[in-house]
Order: sequence, then structure tokens, then C-alpha cells
Amino acid sequence: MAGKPRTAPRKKPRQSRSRTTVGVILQAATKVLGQEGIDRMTTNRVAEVAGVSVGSVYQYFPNKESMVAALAERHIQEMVATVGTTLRATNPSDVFGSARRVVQAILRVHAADPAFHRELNAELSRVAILERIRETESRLTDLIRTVIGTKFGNVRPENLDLAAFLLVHMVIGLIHAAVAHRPELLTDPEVADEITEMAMRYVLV
Amino acid sequence: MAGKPRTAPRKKPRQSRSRTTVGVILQAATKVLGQEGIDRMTTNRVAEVAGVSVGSVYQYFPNKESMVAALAERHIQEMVATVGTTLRATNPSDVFGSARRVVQAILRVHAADPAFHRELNAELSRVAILERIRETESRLTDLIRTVIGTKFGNVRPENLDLAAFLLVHMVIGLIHAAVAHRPELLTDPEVADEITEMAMRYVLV
Amino acid sequence: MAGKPRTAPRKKPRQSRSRTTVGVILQAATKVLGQEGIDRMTTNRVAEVAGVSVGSVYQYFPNKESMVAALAERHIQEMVATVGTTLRATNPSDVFGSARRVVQAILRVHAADPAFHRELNAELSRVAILERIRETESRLTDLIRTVIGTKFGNVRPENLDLAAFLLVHMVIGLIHAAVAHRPELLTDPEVADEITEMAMRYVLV
Amino acid sequence: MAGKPRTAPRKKPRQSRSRTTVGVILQAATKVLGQEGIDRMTTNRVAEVAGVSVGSVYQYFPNKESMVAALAERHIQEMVATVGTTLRATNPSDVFGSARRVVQAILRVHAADPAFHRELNAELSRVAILERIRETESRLTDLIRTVIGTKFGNVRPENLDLAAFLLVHMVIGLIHAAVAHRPELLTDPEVADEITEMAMRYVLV
DNA sequence: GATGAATGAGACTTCATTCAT
DNA sequence: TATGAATGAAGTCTCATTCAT
Repeated sequence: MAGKPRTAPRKKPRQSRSRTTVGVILQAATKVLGQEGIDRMTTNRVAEVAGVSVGSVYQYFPNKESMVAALAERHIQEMVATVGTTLRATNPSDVFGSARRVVQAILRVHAADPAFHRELNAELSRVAILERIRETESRLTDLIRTVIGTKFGNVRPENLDLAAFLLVHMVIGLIHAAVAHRPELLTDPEVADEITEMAMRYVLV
Repeated sequence: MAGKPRTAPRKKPRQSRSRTTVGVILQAATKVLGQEGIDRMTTNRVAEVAGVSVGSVYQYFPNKESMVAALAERHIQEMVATVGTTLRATNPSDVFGSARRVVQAILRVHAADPAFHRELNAELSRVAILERIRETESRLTDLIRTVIGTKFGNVRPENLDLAAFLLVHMVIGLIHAAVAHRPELLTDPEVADEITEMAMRYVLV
Repeated sequence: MAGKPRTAPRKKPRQSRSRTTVGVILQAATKVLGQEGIDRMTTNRVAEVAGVSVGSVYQYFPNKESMVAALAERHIQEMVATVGTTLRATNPSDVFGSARRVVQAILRVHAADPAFHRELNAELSRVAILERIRETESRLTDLIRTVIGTKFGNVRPENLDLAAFLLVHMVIGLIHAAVAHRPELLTDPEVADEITEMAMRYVLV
Repeated sequence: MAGKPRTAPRKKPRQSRSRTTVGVILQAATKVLGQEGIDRMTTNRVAEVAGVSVGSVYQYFPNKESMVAALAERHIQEMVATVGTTLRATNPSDVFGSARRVVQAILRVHAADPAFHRELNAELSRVAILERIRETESRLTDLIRTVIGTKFGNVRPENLDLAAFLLVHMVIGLIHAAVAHRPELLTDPEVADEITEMAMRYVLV
């Protein structure tokens, strides 16, 4: 395996001008990644689309990888926030309903830009941010395990760790499959229902 | 998206020496991909490990992509063969048992070389062979749909197309997750049971 | 050869704050050059170490070269001053003793920061200040020639111009060699003696 | 100080075609270094002048530094060979004459292309080959020390190690000075005589 | 005067691919 | 067919320098 180059952004923007620049760059990166694919997403191309110089890109991202990592991080943050917001807006006692809302929210996020997520997903495993992803998924898995263990009175799986892992990655896997092969499914209400169904039926006795 | 270069092998090897060379090259490619990662898997490196010249590699593969495609194709063939063999060896009336055997077989294939499959999976979405994969998955999905529609007397999902798609990609997604994040799960018997459980519970009333 | 960019400092600092800034910058440049080497001595790095902005560096130095030139100039001035002071403090009739004192003084200057002088020496031939150096060395050579011609009654070399050139550059060459290869020699009293010996024996019948 | 990148040539040329290419590249490098200076000596420029592609340059030199290192190595080899040949062609009992011949030979080598040697000298201290140089100079110094200790019956310096170091670097320093400031001296017969004189007078009682 | 974000030319280097032997 | 030297487009990244604030 290749060594891991640093991935953290080079410097935190202090002035509003630079905060803007970082935003512009990431926006351009998102656009290029989604519309032109990872192969055409060169540092020069991103700079060009962002309307800044390559130098500016490197002012904030030490290398290309860190740019993709920032995109991934953004996505992770968005997912975490979305799930959190959704949960807070649902009736905690209605586990099935909550689950469906969460699945719907996740689908909605991906439906907003399937092409971008298709390319991003393909890069996720190559980005040095992998640990960050694992960590987040791990927290997610913990959460799910806890929920399963407390909210439900009739849980079938004995190995809750495994069950949580499978649940989380089942959902992620299906989202990725839809994004990659059948983006139209992302907006099909039936899909959220069915994914939720798969999850609940797996967990309940 | 990038234009699609041809992906089919340049020629079918007829002579045994050639067949050997192709095999040697693909073996080397597998080794390099698994052990050194996609970034280090250059055509020259593969040739070196294979003990042939780059020129010879290009004798059989018109470009690098076709090499990865051949690896992917091999994997697909192996999966199809494995699933077929497994099914033929199981009692058709024991749907649950058959399903578990299939899942076990798939896990076994990946457990044989998790590193290779991790890298290959990451490349799959980038390879021009994507259509080939989709086609195979599509045939698989058709098969599953048919099985669901005929073997079961108590099927819950109304949309069998969707159900089949979700089932296939749930399994694939979980395999990929295990390969990427927890390869040790690939040999855990409980995992096959739980994936099977998830599938059956999703399908049955 | 490359064109010669201007090398003179952009302006003479009049105010004390500016004088301080220039000093701070040169001090930082000295530090960076000695501790991190010429490759890492970027204008931004010097500004950073100096605790000022790059812009401020360019307030006083029109380009990077002029910064190195200032360092070189400083060094030249220091040498001239040191040699002058030393000579004034020695007995003019004791030529051998005076010579030894001068050599000792030169060694002492370099011994104070061998790493810095090693890097500076390496840059000297690249710096546009080359003329300034030649001029100083030329004055030095003139001085030596005069000294040889007047202080000594028993001079062997007929071509005093050549003799002076060889003497000056023999000393410089040995200092540079010591700085580059054996910095510990810079503080070895025997070294000054031997260099002086080499010089005197070369000159005297 | 910067880390030392590898400096060894990438591969030994096996075929005569590549042996030629390496030669062509080094020849071009010599030309570019001498005529355009180190700053304009880019890998692309050398390739252009050599009439080969950059790729070919990198086939034999892993990086730019290794190219300069090869030039330095060549120079070292040439010097060693020249000195050796010269010594073998001189009467061993005539130490003074032998010394003069060696100095003359060294001057002649540098006189053949002063511009090249000026630039090369400036780079020598920056090249990772520094160790190689030290080693050679060290062998040289050993040789000189031995010669002093055996061929002469009336040696003045007590510390032969130091004396040898000073002798070697006196000569090198003077050559470099001539190359840098007064290349016309390289062909002046008087210069060789005077340098030899300086050496002999330093050594003899 | 000071700041530091922005610039962009250009250097180095890689690697898929070709082709003369 | 095999070889492997040669190719060169293209990508990543640096850093001296500028200029709006």
C-alpha cells in the first residue's frame, strides 16, 4: 500500500477573503469531480474552474489528495448533521418511523448530486481520510447498537456489534449501488421504505 | 466522463506459450494490485513482476485499463461459476440453506485475497468494464427475482425488481465493506448466517 | 549566464524602526541559511522566522538575490573590518606576527558560524554580488602586493600581482575547505600557524 | 540541511544504444551547464540539447541532482586518472618536477573548459556526491602524506595529516579561484610553477 | 509602511504507450 | 513474437513576486 500523505488542510483561513477562496475551491472541486470525473479533476483544472490560481489551491490544500479528503470530510459532516437533525425531528418512540426518515434523508442528500457522489464514493477508499470515515462509521455503528439495545424490546441478533456493522454498511452499500447504477432510485419513495423494511426485519424477532 | 478506450483483450491467445504469458501477466497484475496497490500497479511494474517485457504486456492488452478489466472479468467469472456450482450442489427446495451456501461461497472467494479484492473493488467503478458488471449483476438480479417469484410461497415485497436489486447489492455492499474495513469477518461463519438472515427476512412475509 | 537583476537594497532605511526591520530580516536570513540550507531559505520562510510579512521583506530587498547579496556584503564588511582592526593592533615591523594574527582573525570569524559560512560560500559564486567580491579581493590583493613590495626585503616571487592573487586565494580556499569539510580545524591554533607558514615561505626567499 | 536524495544512476546501460544515450545526455549536460549556467540547466533543457526526450533522461538519472552528480563523478575520475597518468610518466626521484607536472596537468584539465568547471565547482558543495568527493580528497590526502613522509628527507611540518589537507586544498582552492576569477591564469605556465613553489616551500625545511 | 492572500511561470517527474531491433 | 529503450503529454507542486487592503 502507498504511504499516507498528509491530508489536513494546510492552513485555517483567517481572513474572510481566504474563507471565500477555500469555499470557491471546494465548490469548483465538487463541480469538476461530478461533471468531469476524477481523472479530469486536476489541480489546475479545479483552480481554473474556481477562477483562482493553482498557487491559491496549494495555499489551502497541501496536495490533491487533501482536496478530495476535504470533499469527503464535508460529505461526512453533512451526513452526520442530516441524520442528527432528522432524528431530533422525529418521535423517538416511533423507531420504525425514525429509521425511515433517516434513510429518506440520506437518500435525499445523495439525490441532490448523484454524479458527484458516484465519483466521491469511488475515491473514498483511496483517500487517506479512510480512518476518518472508519471512525465516523464506527461512531454510527455504536449509536445503532445502542439504539437497538435500548429502544427495541424484541431484538433477534445476539451479536449486536455485528448487527450494527451489517446494518450501517447495508444502507451505505445500497445507497452507493443506487448512486452508481440506478440514480433514479434515489428519489423513489418506495426505496426508502424497502431499505427501512430490510433493516427493521433484520433486527426484530 | 472520459471517453471509453477499448477494453477487450487485443487478441485471443491461441498458442500455449501465449496462454501462459497472459496467465503470467494476470497473475503478476493480481499480485501487484493486491500487494502494492493501484498506484504502484504500473504496466512496467506488472511486466517486471511477470518477468516479461512491457512490449509483451501490450501484445495481449491494448492498454492498462484492459488489464484491470481482465482482472475484473476474471473475478466476475469466478463469482458466477462459484455461485452456479454452489447452487447445483444444494437442495433446491431448501431455499434458506441454498442462500446461505451461496453467501458462504462468495465470502470464501473474497477471503482468499482480501487485499486484492479491496483494490479491485475500488477500481471496479472506474473501469470501462462497468457495463459488463452491470450486465452480470442484471442477470443476477433477474435470477434472484425469478427465484423469489417461484421458490417462495410467501413473498412480502410487491416490487420484485426492486427487491432483487436491493438483495443483490445488499450482499455485494456488505462483502465490500468487510473486505475494506474488517477482512476478518470474511471467515466468520456467523457473518454468512446473518447476511442470509437479512436476505430471507427481507423477502419473506 | 543569467541576466543580472539589481542587487542593491531597495532603499536605505532611515527610520530606526526600519533599520530594526532590516536587521531582523538579515538575522533571520542568516539563521535560516545556516540552519536549514539554501534550498529551504525561501523568502517566505525568512519572513516567517523574522516575524514579519513577505511584503515587508520586499520593502527592503527588491528580490531574493539582494538578500543573499546583503548577507555577502555584511560578511565582506566584517572581514575587512576584522582584518583592518587586527592589523592596526599589531606591530607593523613584525610581518610574520601580523600575518598570523590576520589569519587567526579570519579563522575566528568563520568559526563563529561554520554552517552559515558553508552555505554562504556555496552561494557566493552564484550571487550577482560577484563583482563586489572581486573588487574587494582585488583591493586586498593590491594591499598584499604593496605589503610584500615594501615590508619585505627578501621577496622571492618576481610577479607580485600573481603572488598576491595566489596568497589571497590560498587563504580563502583553505578557509572554505575547512568550513566545508573540517570545521573543527577553524579553532585549531596549529592551523593558523601553518597557513601563515605557507604564506611566508611562499613569499620569502 | 536537506535530506540526501539518491544520486546513483538509475540503471546501468546494457545495450550500446543506451550507452550512447547516457553519453549524449552527459555531454549535453556539460554543454548546458557551461554555456547557460546551473539555473538554466533544467532536465527538459538538457534533454532538448541532447536530442532525447525527458523520459530518456529519467531512464538513466533518477533526478536532476544525480545528473550533476554524474558530472562531478566524471570530473573526479578524470582528475584521478590524469594525476595517476602524470605521476607514472615522471621521474619519481624528481619530486619537485613531478609535483609541477601534476599541477600543470590539473590546470590543463580545467583550462579545457573553464566555464563548465566554474559552474560545476559552485555545485559541488550542493551535490549529494559530497561524500564521494571527500572520500577522493581523503585518498588524495593520504597519498600526499605518504609521499611527503617517504620521498622527502627534510620535511618541516610535524603534523603530516594537517599538512596534506592544507596542500590538497590549497591547490584545489587556487584552481577554483583561477577558474572563477581569472581563467586566463589556467594556461599561464608561471602559475603552475608558483603553485608548485608554494607547495614545496611549505613542505621542505 | 505592513500585511499576507494571490499569482503563475516553470521546474520536476511519471508512466502509458510506441517502435526499432 | 519479444524486447526494452525511447517518447512526451500531462500532472503535481514550489516559490519569488505582486498588490489590494
